[in-house]
Amino acid sequence: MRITPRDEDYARWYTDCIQKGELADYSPVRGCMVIRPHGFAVWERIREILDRHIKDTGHVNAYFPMFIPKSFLAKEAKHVEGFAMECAVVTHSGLEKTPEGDLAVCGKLEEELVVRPTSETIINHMFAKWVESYRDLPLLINQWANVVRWEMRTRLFLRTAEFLWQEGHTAHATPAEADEEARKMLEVYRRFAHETLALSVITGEKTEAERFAGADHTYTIEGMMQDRRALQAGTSHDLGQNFSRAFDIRFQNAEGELEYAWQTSWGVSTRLVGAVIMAHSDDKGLVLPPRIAPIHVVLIPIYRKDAEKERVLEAVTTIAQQLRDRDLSVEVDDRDHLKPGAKYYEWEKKGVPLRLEVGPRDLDKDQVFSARRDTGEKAPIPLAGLETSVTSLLDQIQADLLEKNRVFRETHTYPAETYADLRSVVEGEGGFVLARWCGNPDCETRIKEETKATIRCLPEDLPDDPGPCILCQSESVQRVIFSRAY
RNA sequence: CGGGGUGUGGCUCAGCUUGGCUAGAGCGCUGCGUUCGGGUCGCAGAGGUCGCAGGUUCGAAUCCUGUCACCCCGACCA
Repeated sequence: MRITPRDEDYARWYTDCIQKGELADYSPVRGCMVIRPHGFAVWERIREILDRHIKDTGHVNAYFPMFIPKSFLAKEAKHVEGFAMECAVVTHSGLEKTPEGDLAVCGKLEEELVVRPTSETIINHMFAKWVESYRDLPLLINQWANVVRWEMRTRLFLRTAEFLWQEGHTAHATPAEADEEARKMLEVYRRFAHETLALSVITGEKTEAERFAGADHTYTIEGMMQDRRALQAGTSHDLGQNFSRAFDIRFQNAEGELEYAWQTSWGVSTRLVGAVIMAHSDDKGLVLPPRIAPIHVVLIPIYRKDAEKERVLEAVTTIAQQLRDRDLSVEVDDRDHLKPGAKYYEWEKKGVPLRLEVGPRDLDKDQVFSARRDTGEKAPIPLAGLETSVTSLLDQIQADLLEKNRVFRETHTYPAETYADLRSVVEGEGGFVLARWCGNPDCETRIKEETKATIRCLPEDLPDDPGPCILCQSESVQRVIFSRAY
């Protein structure tokens, strides 16, 4: 029943929100979760909206197999190094009954198959067949799929052994075009995070140590959660020619010469659902931004006598229809065995942005009574023009959530001039630390080992600010963001 | 893999030290009634081979041995 408050145990609060909000449940398989209908509806809204943005930028969807020949993984050295240890591998094709009545594997495969941890290898194998001429480029493909990474330690939505995502894979004729593509998709992610998820993420480039296995450059969007830790919410990679060389993706250019293609890949996953929960929800449960809420408005009829019931239910039905005509998702909670208060608690746990109470007293005054999920603010709304009022109220909630998240991130972002300053933030209440870094991976590693803070990114749009490295004091050009992260 | 812990109705747990009535509680669930502007109340009811296997005993949730699973901390990690 009770949701553990955030200041008591943040990790418990997070899983309580998910389970009591009926987004997901643990499965019989370690590290894998069941996404329940309410949680899947959130993912579906994310998918619908982002899919539109991906298509609007010229990409098309396709589907590739989830099984990858083991030999493919070995073709790109850094890539295999990055993923080898967390691959699930299919070695057999069948089961047979043993004399003891158990089941034993049989039908050993000639070449073992890896369950995709990401699809660069198999997609680029196909790209090699499809790309012959510069006229075949750019090749702009996206797929919505599941992937498997056998993580040691998992958390609902944030890190699960199997997760759902979208992965874009592109091939281009020039390095400039590929880098432009990688940055363009990062911008698509940034806008999506801001406008749809109400997450005020920052953008920037990853350091070499934090880069995708096999990329030349990795760009990221990073959000700040309510415990002031960072969450990587999406990445976009400039792969250079690393995969095209490994998979022999060559094209003939206008001058008739053979060239390796320049590539990108980019993805966001069901982790976004976790980001939304961690960023917006409160001690009463989920708070979902209206744009991804499966239910925008819940209507609670209130009545005492049968005569009132008839009148109220009739009004509620009319109101629901008016709102649905404006493309709003409306739930009418006319369950008879629950008191209104019990219903309030339930829909608050599920994160419905707006609750409308409709009782005889309201109808006498030609109004309904509204309650915002995010602020708890309650106010009457006149029945006349209700659809417009509700729509703008939902827009207001969406905007307020983004603003709240932005202010929270900015108030917990601190410049640091000394290593002691950095440590006191990171090891204290947490947050983003803007500090100079010389570019030496040794400094980065030592800070990580000593403070558990990593460089989240080299932020974009930050003016050069020369000075001494926070650790080794040698000359550095700009500041980077340090933080503990999920 | 190292350290710690837990397995008992759907959920959270008590009972185990010191073996002994028909294995309990709260929540949830079902039915009837009552109630309905922030978690109503009453009555009746369903639901458990006490993780699994073996042993000790007249008798095991309880003691012993083995085994399996899960959780937490650490190592690991886009």
